[in-house]
Amino acid sequence: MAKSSAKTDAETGPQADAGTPRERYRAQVRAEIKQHAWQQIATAGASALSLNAIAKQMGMSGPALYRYFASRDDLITELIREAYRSLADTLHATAATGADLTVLAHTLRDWAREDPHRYLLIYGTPVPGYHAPQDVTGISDEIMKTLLDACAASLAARKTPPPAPAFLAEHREWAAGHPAPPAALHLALTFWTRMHGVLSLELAGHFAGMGFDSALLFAAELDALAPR
Amino acid sequence: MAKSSAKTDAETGPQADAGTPRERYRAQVRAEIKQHAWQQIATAGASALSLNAIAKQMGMSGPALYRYFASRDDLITELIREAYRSLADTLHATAATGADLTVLAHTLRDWAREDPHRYLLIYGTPVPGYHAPQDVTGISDEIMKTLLDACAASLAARKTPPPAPAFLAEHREWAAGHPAPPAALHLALTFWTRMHGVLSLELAGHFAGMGFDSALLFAAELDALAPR
DNA sequence: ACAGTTCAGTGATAGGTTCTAACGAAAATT
DNA sequence: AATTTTCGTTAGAACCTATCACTGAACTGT
Repeated sequence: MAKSSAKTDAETGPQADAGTPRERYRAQVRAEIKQHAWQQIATAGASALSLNAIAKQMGMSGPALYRYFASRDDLITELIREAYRSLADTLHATAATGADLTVLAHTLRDWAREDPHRYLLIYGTPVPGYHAPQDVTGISDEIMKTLLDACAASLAARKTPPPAPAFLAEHREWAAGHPAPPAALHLALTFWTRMHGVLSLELAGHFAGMGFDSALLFAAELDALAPR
Repeated sequence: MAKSSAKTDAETGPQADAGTPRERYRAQVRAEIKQHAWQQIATAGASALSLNAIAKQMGMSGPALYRYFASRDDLITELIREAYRSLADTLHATAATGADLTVLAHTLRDWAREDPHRYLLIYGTPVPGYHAPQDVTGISDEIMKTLLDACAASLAARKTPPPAPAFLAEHREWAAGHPAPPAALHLALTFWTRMHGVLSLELAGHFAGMGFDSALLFAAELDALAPR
């Protein structure tokens, strides 16, 4: 697939396309670092991610990693980008099969439960001083777009569509170029917030000890949102 | 040697105010530490809380704080306890005036927006290895109880109560001693998850740049939940 | 083929964090 | 007044991120 960003800027040469051995090695080490980072995040959370520990696991000394990532924040940004990319691709692949909102929701839930820290990395408590770069918000827009498509399709298939919301007729800088009616915007927003509401509390462990099946609550919320 | 400590431990009752001068001094320093901690959390988030920085702000050196809090986690636990306590009291005070679910929801939203990091501290991404002590989960149960009361009252006042959910009839270890019908349990859960869904995404800044008023989305969700 | 350049990885170092340990001084108790 | 308790200090261990100067290997141009 997208082999690399070799052709992007600096390297002006035909051999940059094929990838020099150096570039391939570099990409491999970067991937290995990210792999260890994910493993560390999955066990101890994003806040406990340590460049030093990763370097030690890989058998090299700490400062070596700075050849591959400018800073710890830079690595985390890359992981966030990967997480967004994975979610966008997963949802897009599911939506491409003509799936309705229900299976899209379960795809989201499965993706989140597959690696809770990955979900919380992008939708959980943000790092205070952190600002996502442009391309990351671009992927986020991608996700909203596939969600909007699914919502528009879901509304079109209903005999009794819900009443149009009042507050979304104006002001819709998001989805600016999207031909979705206000009702679809509202459905997408409520879908997002309600699914996230259940998911985030579930993944954060706030349902622990309450003795009910969060999958059933998720399903109930979904049913209220997209009745069949 | 244990004579005075026995009194200190046991006497956390009504006259905790009037202790020995030592105890009052100790309590005051503890409060001052927590105050600085809150200020620091409000500006930089909980993950950036630094005992050293607090000590420097108070004009004393780092290790001195360990006379008042056993560890950084211990301080954070105390802040979590305070946050839960504040939310429980705020909600309880509002509920005591006979307020309905709508104003209770706005009380919650106002409390959260008053100090976003405080809300995210208790409902945001949890620290991986952290386990809340017993009394903290007790306060959390208090919150659920007032919410349940309000939900039961809201249901009783409706002409057409929503259908009872299927999955909450059994399994309800939470609210074990609470005389609420399954419909109230379901309403409380959906209230919680939906309000948290909107609030957490809003506080985390995920609505930034979307150009709609999150207050209206909150109100719309609330209206769908507790129609008038 | 040799010289020059680029680059991965190293150790040393600076400054930050939490937290422990030992010590001096002040305050409360006996 | 003497003793004990407690507070705050400095010193230091074990981490962390991040920069710097340097070695040694690999690639590049002539």
